[in-house]
Amino acid sequence: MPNRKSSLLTTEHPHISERILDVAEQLVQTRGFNGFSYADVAEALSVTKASLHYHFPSKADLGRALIERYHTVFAGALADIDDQARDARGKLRRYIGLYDAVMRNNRMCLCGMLAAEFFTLPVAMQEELRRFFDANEEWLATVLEHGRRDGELFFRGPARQRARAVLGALEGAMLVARAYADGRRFQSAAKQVLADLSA
Amino acid sequence: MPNRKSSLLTTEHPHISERILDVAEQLVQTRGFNGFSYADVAEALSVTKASLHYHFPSKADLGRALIERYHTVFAGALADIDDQARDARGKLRRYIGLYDAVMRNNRMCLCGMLAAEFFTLPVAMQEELRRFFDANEEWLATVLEHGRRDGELFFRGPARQRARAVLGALEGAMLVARAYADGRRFQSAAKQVLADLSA
DNA sequence: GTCTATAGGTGGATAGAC
DNA sequence: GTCTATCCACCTATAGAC
Repeated sequence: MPNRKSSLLTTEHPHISERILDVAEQLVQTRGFNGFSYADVAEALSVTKASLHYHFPSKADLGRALIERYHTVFAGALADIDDQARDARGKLRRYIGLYDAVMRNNRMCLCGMLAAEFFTLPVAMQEELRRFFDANEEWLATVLEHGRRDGELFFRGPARQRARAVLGALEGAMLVARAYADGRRFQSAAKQVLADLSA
Repeated sequence: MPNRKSSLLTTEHPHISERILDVAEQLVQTRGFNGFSYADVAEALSVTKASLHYHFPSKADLGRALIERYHTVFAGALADIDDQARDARGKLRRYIGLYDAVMRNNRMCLCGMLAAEFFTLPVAMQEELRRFFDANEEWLATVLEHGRRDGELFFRGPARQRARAVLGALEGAMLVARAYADGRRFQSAAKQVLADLSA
């Protein structure tokens, strides 16, 4: 077992900064960046707000670190997928599984949530957010392109554009499913995304 | 000309309540329900916060009225589409046009935005939100079902599930496009949604 | 129906002791 | 690194004059 820390939803952490990020991440994913406060995090960890400011001086710092870590963990998960599956369909299924795991925890994708609040975010967070989406799209585009080349997947037009549509479809399915607290809504939509890539 | 008020982005209004809703709507669509305040609306209309509370006692009241009106206007737009287009593809194209018009104004769908903040919303708003999505899905499902029956559209499985996937794909495309302030990202994804409904 | 004034609370953030 | 104490800006909301 290489690193058991590669899950998108880690639970145990030794370092305090990581525990702060864990709580903040959960709060942003369920309530949004403008929907939580240092007081919320402090209470969950039984520390004072001042302590949090020691680790993350401003909320913008905290937010930026949040995206950065999320991006890193996500990139690790994508690398794991590349190791585990050779075929494009298998990779896509696992990719969808990442989103599904988030949904199962009654959360929204961190970056999807932040995309909604985009124009209220500090510039540093906006840039970090675009980096996340760019990396996602790039990975997806590569998988799609290879899948098409190998006769495994079927779609028209640039793989990059298709990748954007896939990413958007998954994010949107999560978004709407929130209003019904029903993971099956997401799963149903995700299946269709995959089916649409078949002949 | 039946009613020139049926646009999803009305600009001129005689009544004060409507003007409040116009400003609040724009603010929610760009900054989210937790990202704007009575002060923002008051400043935009050059009135005091107290005046706003006369028309909408609490922010929950304002939010509820916001969804209600949005739903009504949207339903009117769907009725107009049913009048203007007989074919399913034409209806879907116009439906997508509604979203595109929102995007062009650098906004997010009001209800998509609220879906992100769902768990922070007053219960009354949550219920109103579900009603909006339900109505959308129902209209879409009917269009899809008829389109398939007439050999115009091609897809597998229940029309209702397909409708949910379409709605999610459009909402998600808007969501991610925000981070790039690029309407073409949405348009590209929207075209693919339509193309996927062809054989 | 709009205003002034203000209440009562919470937001992010800092100073300085320990 | 964490605490207490505090600052000040902003929030939603209300009372009461006009």
